[in-house]
Amino acid sequence: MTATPVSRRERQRLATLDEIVRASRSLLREPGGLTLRAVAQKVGMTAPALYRYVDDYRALVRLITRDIDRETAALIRAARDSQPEDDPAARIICAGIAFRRWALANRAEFALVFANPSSTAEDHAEMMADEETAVVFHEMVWQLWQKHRFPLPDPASLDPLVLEIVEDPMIPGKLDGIPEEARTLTWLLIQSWARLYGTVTLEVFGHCDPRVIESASLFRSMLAGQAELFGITDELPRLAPLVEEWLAER
Amino acid sequence: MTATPVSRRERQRLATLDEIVRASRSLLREPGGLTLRAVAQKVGMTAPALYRYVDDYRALVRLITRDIDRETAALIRAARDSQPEDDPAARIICAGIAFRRWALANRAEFALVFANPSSTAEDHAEMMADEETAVVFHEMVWQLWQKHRFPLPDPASLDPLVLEIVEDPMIPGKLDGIPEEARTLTWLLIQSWARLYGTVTLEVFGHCDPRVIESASLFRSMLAGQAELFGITDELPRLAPLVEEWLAER
DNA sequence: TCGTTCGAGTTTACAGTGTTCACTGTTTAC
DNA sequence: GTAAACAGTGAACACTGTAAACTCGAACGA
Repeated sequence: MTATPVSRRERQRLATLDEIVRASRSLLREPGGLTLRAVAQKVGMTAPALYRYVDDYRALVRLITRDIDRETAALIRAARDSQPEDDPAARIICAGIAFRRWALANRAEFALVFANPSSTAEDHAEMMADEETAVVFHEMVWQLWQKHRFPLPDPASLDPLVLEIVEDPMIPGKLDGIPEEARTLTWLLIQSWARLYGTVTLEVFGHCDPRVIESASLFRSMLAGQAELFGITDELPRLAPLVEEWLAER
Repeated sequence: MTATPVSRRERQRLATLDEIVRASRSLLREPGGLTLRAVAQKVGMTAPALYRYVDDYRALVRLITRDIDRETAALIRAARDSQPEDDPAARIICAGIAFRRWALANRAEFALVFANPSSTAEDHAEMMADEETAVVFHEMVWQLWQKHRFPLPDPASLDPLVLEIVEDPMIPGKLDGIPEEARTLTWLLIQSWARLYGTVTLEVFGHCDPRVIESASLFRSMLAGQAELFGITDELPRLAPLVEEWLAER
């Protein structure tokens, strides 16, 4: 785990590559959009030089997509960590609200990472694998169960196709240690993520009454639905003030 | 309601405009994407001539977006009408499944209409107003209630902000005739649409285990959730075979 | 230390994009 | 029958991503 032996040149290379990513992201926000020439100018070189760092325009987009995902995941972790470690319900709520707030404030970046039609064409597996943002929520659901031990779905009651997924979940990282008897938690986890993702996407793309978004009522009711999903509705009164505080644009 | 007095020229004009839309939509499917020159060639003229019919590239996109929405709405209505008129639950289920199937089969078009970041910038109200696809579902929920008369949320129990929306819903067309005591149906309606939209969007953009999509388990469980939302879970056993039949790619 | 190699970067160029302008004919209308 | 409105063309402009040839400086092995 020592410092990797990077040559002087390689360090330089990584630095400018980082600069390219940051320039691209700032351009993504501005009108006029992301163009190679604009990126090059912002970095201080000419467009073809970018091809020393990036195979393609699409490769550049992939690069900044990953960067956005990582940064978003970090943002969500920060929100999570603002709450005590032994209160996973509070942690997941703050993380969810932070995610929503970020998405509404950065619609273009959200669309790039979470609603990108072109990325569907490529290999799906890899995309899911390093979707850090989703993984953070996965971990939190797991921690939520460790604390509250809410009843899990009976495997016998589940669709066999769901069982198959639950037996061999494609979730990276820390969830390998799920004990056998808690495997059906994965199913709740998938549903939970679907509701969060679905609600936020609806709000971001505005396919509903604008007042629903502005007042956050739909999102609030979705949060309540999550509590129901996890069978911890009795926690809701305790957490309500926290929800309001965080929804109030903190 | 007589035939509108269209001049010979105007009829021609509308015909070629329709041809332009159809050419554009066929190009949307092909790789290479939608370009003015390609459209022009397919229609048999040169690119600048398109500006006689369309203000802008973006205007063309808006045009075909509306066209897709209308066609999708028609498709959904057809699915709905395959079921008897006095069985709104069956009708809404078939419509929902048809919507999902269309979305998964036409990801690019779905993204254009239902997950278009650029359309958020423009005036929201108009977009929602002529979103025919959503309106069809709205109507069906209304008909579902007319038949089953499931209990509605108590206005007193609702968030005041939600009440405000429910009092003055921005839903066009046939829903103006909702009686005063059924106004809170609007809130269920919004939630219902959110779940359908959210689930389909998640599946289309593939931000979950691919097997979840392929097996349709998430969508199936979402349908069950809708029944729960409307308090008609007792109808589920009766409708299950219909769901399976329609999910089996008919 | 000297040559060689390699790599970052520029120049030029090409095909293709949306869009504008000046210009044809043809159709409609008075 | 003449004038205006209209559909459509051709050339041009300012862009886009991308490829090839080239230059210059830093790193490396002898």
